[in-house]
Amino acid sequence: MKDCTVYKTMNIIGKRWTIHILLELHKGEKKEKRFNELKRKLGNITPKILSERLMELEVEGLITKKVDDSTKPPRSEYYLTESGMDFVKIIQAIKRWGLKWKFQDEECKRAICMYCDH
Amino acid sequence: MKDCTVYKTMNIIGKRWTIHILLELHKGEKKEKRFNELKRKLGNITPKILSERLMELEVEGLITKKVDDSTKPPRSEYYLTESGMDFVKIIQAIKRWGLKWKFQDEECKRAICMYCDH
DNA sequence: CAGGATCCAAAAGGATACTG
DNA sequence: CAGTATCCTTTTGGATCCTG
Repeated sequence: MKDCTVYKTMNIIGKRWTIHILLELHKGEKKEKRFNELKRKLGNITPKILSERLMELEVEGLITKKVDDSTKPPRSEYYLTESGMDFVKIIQAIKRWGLKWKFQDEECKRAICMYCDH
Repeated sequence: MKDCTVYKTMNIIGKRWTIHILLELHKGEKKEKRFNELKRKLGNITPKILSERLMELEVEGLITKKVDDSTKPPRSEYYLTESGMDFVKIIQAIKRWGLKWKFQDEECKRAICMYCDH
């Protein structure tokens, strides 16, 4: 079972906060987001967990971290890679499934959902 | 965040073993599977967890439990509902994503994967 | 600002034994 | 066969404080 692709893939993206981080990176016009910006947007995520998840996602290639050393203190920016953007499509499919079968009349059904951002 | 459709949907299907149970119910010709049959196929899942997951999935409407009282002891059979089968498509999308971006040359890529069953 | 380091509480899941 | 009931270990993640 440990060899199963589905299993291994879930290990990458199945942890708490992970898909919300991806979603947050997908939102809005400006695609690069900074650490504290994500922290703020994600409500009550602790820096420890956010840091852990960002590292995992970077190691797995779904996001990239870019550090701008020209400022002090240096600023980090995170953004989705191609595979990360591709995975967002699956999150959107999950959302569609949820709307279809389970949570029919939610805010989320609106064109621009404040949570998921179509 | 608790109101987010993605969040709520992940609460339904994001727990350990859940998608493997769905996958197992999707495999093979015979679509109805019994408790101990699932237990055996899923390797080392404990009856407690299997029982929990099956109950959750039934409550959420992804599977149906049918009890045949004519035999003794009565036998239970589990099978996917329409929404459950619809969700399997997402699992397959997850698998495709994994194969495309992460785990390129696995057993899983074969036409019939012993784990995921295309 | 962008985290790292500790410490701790809670939850999740595993092992095992038992039962109608 | 189809689970329940206990007990216990391990894993998570949250709270908080600290720093270059």
